[in-house]
Amino acid sequence: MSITISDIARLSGVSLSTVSRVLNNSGYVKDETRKKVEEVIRQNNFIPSAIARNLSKSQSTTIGIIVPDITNSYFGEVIKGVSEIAEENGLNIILFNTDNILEKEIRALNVLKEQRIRGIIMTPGFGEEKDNFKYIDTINKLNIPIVLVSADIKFKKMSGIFVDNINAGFDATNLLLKKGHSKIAIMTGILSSEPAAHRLLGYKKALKESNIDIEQRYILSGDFNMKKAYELTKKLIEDEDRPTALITCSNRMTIGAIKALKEKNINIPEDLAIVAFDRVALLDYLGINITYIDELPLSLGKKSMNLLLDILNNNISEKEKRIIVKPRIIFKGSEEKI
Amino acid sequence: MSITISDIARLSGVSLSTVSRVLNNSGYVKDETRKKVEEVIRQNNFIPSAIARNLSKSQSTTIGIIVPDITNSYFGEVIKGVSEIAEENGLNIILFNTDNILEKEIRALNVLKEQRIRGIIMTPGFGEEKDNFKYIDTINKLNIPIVLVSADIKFKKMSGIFVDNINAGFDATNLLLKKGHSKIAIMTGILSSEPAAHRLLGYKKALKESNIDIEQRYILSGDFNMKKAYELTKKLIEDEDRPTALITCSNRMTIGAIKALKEKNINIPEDLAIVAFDRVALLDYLGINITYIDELPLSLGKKSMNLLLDILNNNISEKEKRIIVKPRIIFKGSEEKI
DNA sequence: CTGTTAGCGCTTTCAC
DNA sequence: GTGAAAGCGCTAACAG
Repeated sequence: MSITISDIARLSGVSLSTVSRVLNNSGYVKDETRKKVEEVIRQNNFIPSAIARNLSKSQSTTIGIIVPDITNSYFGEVIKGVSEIAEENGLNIILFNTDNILEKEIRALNVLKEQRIRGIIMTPGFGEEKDNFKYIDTINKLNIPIVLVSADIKFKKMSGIFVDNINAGFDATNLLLKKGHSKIAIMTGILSSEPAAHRLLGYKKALKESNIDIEQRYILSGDFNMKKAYELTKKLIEDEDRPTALITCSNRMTIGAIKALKEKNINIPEDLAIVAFDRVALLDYLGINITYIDELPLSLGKKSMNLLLDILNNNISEKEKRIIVKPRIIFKGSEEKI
Repeated sequence: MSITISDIARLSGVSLSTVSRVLNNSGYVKDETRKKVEEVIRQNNFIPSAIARNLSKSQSTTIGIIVPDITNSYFGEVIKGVSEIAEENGLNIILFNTDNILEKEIRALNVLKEQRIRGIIMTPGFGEEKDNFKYIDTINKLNIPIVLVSADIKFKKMSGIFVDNINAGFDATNLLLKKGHSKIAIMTGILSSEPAAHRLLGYKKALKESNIDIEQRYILSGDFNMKKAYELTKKLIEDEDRPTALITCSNRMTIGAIKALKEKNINIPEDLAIVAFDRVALLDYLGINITYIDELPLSLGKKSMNLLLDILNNNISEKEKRIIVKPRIIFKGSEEKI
């Protein structure tokens, strides 16, 4: 169907290997021969098959990337970062979007194995589920280098770029405590994901250190999305004894919370202080100033791809290389107690 | 290195072809034999190589997708739509992000050719550049089914899911005219992209039909992004004889414009009416009501993947199947003249 | 410098 | 039902 290397060989009057040499700039080829072959390649608009090359070399030029929600700009940034570094290194990206569904994540891993990709970069959605045998099993059997980004897996030590979410949760809470808040609520993401669980841990730790009782009704379990956050916030502020501060654990949850507050005419920070996780570009632009923990997802993406490259090139001495990034707090004033 | 089909054959005491039959559920295999082989496969955690299968069948199970900016949720939605349908049909996705850079787009096309993918779904960024020989040439020589999404290419009739941007631009402008506006500005995206060019055409058409002169200073050429939009808007509203209405041609540009307006205390729609393109989920949530043209990118993604499937399965009689989607206007009141 | 040859791991006739 | 063998398009010794 498609034109092949042997067609080119025939048309140029040379052998397969010579064409291969020209294609790969490897070994010696007489200048004249090279010119001739190149001309035939050009004329026939020949592009060699990566599939055949991969099979022959038992090595592909593709990596896999698995994210929970590609419509979330956070992961868009991560992917962009990965993609930039991958491209510089001649690697392609096979993308999987899991919608936070365990089965999709497992299937994605297996498909990537089938594709014999070089390595995988993923944000696991279920790293806290210690007893999920199928998940663990899939990862254990994969035998492909995996780099985790921004979320860890509890039951297995793996390489990755992580965010110090315990400390981030701790710092966020402490910031509010220092400002004089004591009734602080937190709205977490799905607790089967590591970031959500860790932020909550940090929150609890901070309260404990300040000898403040942890109130269950101040701990709201969201799902990282707007709608749930909106509903939870609405309920929260209808509470008689409502908190004076709220920590939201993802960009989308922040939006949902703000919607609820707007509707009820609750002012930030006068009526309710807020510290958020993740940047919401639009908020800055709209002059809604929310103090937030910035994880710099673009940079996380780049770092994870670089780490994967290091692993593939055997530049890593340890078995698992774990880089923990400390997110920074961007102060906008919404944490004040007024 | 990795375990292969012949290892499985040897371990099960059968031939390669029998293992292959088991793997593909093709041909007759005695139940007992099948069980035996399946057991060996399971025990060895064998996953066949898609690379080898692709080579052997001269057919891959991958498609390519090329977008200008993956961090924009518009394209996130498109990709999500594509991905859902692709997955249902056992197809994987190789992703390319071009940052609106021509060379990257061309390279992406060639890499996808090299990968012998089944088809390509892309949003071209340079469909208006009639004289760009290299671009045209690449596409012409590709010889892979391409489905365009949401942006067309002027110099070549291609299959795709398009948005009727001329009419959308026309309608947006007319809406404002009907409300009594006559000084209407438009902020377009990069004019080398078809949607930007077409929306501008629609705008001009509407003004002409209403016998209103087209003022060059009311036509602002942006780049689809916030920063430029912010600057352009700032300049626009400093104008002595400033317009009473503005059309913004992308979600990000809308944000940029709103930032500028906020800063200058210009109210919407009292001081400046706005009609935008694309939904900005956050605006709705924040109670900032902007009338917008909704293209439903998730649906565009699904439709484009379905179209590609139809093409691949020869369900299409025409050489080029072009589906034109009429976007809907979501009225929020920001178009009023008060 | 160039050609021959043996794979890479799988599918697919064609025999038996 | 099952196996042998050719082939998918390329790479990489090896020989010359």
